[in-house]
Amino acid sequence: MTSATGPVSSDVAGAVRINGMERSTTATGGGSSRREATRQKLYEAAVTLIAEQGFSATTVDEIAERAGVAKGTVYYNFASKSVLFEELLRHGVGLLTESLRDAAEQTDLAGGTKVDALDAMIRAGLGFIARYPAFTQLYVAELWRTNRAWQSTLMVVRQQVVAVIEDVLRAGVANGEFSDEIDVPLTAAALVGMVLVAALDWQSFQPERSLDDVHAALSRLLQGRVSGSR
Amino acid sequence: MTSATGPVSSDVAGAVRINGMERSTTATGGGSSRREATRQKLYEAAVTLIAEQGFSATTVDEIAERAGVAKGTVYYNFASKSVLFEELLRHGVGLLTESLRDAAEQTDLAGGTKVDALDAMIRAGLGFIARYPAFTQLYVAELWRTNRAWQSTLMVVRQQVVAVIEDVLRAGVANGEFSDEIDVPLTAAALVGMVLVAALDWQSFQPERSLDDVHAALSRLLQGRVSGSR
DNA sequence: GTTTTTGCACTGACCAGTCAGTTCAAAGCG
DNA sequence: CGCTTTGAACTGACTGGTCAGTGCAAAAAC
Repeated sequence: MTSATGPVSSDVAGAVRINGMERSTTATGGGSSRREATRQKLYEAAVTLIAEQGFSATTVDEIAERAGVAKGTVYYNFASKSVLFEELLRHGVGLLTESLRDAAEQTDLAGGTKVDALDAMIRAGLGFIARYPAFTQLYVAELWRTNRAWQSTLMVVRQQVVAVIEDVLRAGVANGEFSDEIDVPLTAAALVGMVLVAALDWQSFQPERSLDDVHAALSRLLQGRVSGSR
Repeated sequence: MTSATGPVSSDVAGAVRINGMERSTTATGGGSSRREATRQKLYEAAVTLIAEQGFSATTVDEIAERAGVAKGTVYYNFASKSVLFEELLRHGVGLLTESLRDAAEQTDLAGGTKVDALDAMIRAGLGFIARYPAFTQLYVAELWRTNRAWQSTLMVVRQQVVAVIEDVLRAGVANGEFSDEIDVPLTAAALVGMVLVAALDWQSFQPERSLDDVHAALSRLLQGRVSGSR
């Protein structure tokens, strides 16, 4: 149905400092210059609009209006509409991979197996998607486009996500936990797809279900506990 | 723009078989075959352009030019750009579900299990994607869009695909082949995602690999033969 | 003689990007 | 202090261009 396009909270985590220029200034050390706040507002406005309508169908005027700034401000802060989009992509994927890597690392520290790590990453992935549904939508929609200006950004951003999973798979093969016959890149892609599509479906069609519930279903599928009745 | 090599020279005049539409023409009945051929050319032109650039970024002039047809002809055959797109979606999804259903049915007739049926559907899905990569790309990109004119078409078209898989899963649960604890809709969505993303990755980044190869990798993943070394 | 296609000019809306001018907040100064 | 200066940040009307969709007479196909 409506799917309510989730809130997309801010949380910049890590100052991006593009076009530096803070001159002498001092202050702001802890984080928020006026400019950074504006950029953040623009990200938030853009992510929901582009997720709903797509990049081309979203106008800069709309983005500016939703962010509560003038159109000129968009161009003061970003070189162009596509640059805004590219930086948005990088920003979001940064958050995602960080979250995935954290999950894997925590599992390691707790002495878990690689299967546990994979499971934790699925959970982290679901958590991310639940928190940033609009970004996820946009990511899926644009990821396989060809012939686009931001082609290279797309590649980087795809590889970043897949690589995190591939690392865990490879480690699992190395320590004998996984069959050495598995196809690491393909399996990683399949896992990403599984989580992505299941989560988008969850958000769109059964948003009342809990993360635990969805996680359990995917876990069961992953571990082959589907066949074999109980 | 149109005056390059002279208008109306259909290079494929004799054999319209590219999107496998000619099978269903007879069944659908009605409509002259000339008109049908024009519509087919427009579908083919539109599907690649939209897959590459997205719906909004693709112009009607481009579609007409690639199809080797005058712009007026587009509007003689379709009420609008969006209608053309919607019918394209329905058309493509029809082919996909038909192929999936066939696969499941064949397995049944051959006395296979539901696991076999699922496996056959994965293979059929991969085959479809290999044959119509552009359509698949477009499908993924538009499927989770909200706030769009063709919202309802999207719903129908999504449900059609998922339903085929859900049917098999439910049958498997009924005959005890699958655990009755599986979450049918979610598992179906996850399977779709797994195949979709793995296949798009295959097409984009390792196109030299064979379908059998990719199929084997997904089969292994599905049947939990990932963990458990050697 | 009917259906379909063509070619092309036209319109009205829409939109990315620009730029001359305005506001803001902090630093300098008496 | 309060006043002035400075430059970054922001504004919004404007421009040059694009594009979906129309209208129609004539040609082509059937």
